[in-house]
Amino acid sequence: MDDDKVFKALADASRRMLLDRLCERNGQTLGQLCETMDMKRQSVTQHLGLLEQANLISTVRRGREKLHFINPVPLYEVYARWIRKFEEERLNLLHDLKQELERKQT
Amino acid sequence: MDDDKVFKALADASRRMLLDRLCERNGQTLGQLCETMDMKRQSVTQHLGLLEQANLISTVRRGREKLHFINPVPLYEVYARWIRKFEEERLNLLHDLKQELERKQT
DNA sequence: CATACATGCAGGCATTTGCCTGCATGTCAA
DNA sequence: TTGACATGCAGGCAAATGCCTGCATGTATG
Repeated sequence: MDDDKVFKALADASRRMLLDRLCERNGQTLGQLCETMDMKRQSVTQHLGLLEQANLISTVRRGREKLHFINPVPLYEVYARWIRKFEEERLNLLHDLKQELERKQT
Repeated sequence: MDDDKVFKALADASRRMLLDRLCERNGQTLGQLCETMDMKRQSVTQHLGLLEQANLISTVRRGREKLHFINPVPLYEVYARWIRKFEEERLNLLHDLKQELERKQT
């Protein structure tokens, strides 16, 4: 997985909205997704392109249409790499803070 | 929580590296963090500023030094809002895909 | 075939981003 | 107090980003 592409893809509100739309109803076409997005079709295409490069969505052509499907795997990997890790450290944080504050002040 | 600030803060490799450094050793000063970052101090300051605005780190002044501590809460909220949600949908995705493909092709 | 429809591709442009340099402020220690 | 150290703040600049317009390609349907 390319961490950077995933995070950069998620860093835009329009792209997160597209993921939400696909979560509500998976497998939508570009045209369908455009209906709920307040921008031109070509801009939506660019956003979907970044999401696809980050492997957050997969596409299937059906005739002249292109269907878009969410791929949750990169999100899970982000969780495993970045979130669960910090969760494990959570209990140590207050201890670290207390220790550090006391280190040079006593 | 401000979703957008958190995602934008995480969208930069340098800022993710800073979080990693703080995960290894919490409560470091700006100067300490600069030692492992290949850029000027002022740039590191900017990155830390964005992380702090996203509430991903908290700071404490100790004399002329400024200590930086990770705050894992926004990460957990990202997980709850964006990752766990899609995880729950995970099992439905293949079903949706199959259904959509069959919808107009039969 | 001819037309309409769904999408692809290229280029322009204003804004944001990330890094820099230069200087100012605040704090410790002799 | 004075000099050294840690950080804060402002402005410049090249690159990346996000949105647009215009046109090209491919596909279904009469």
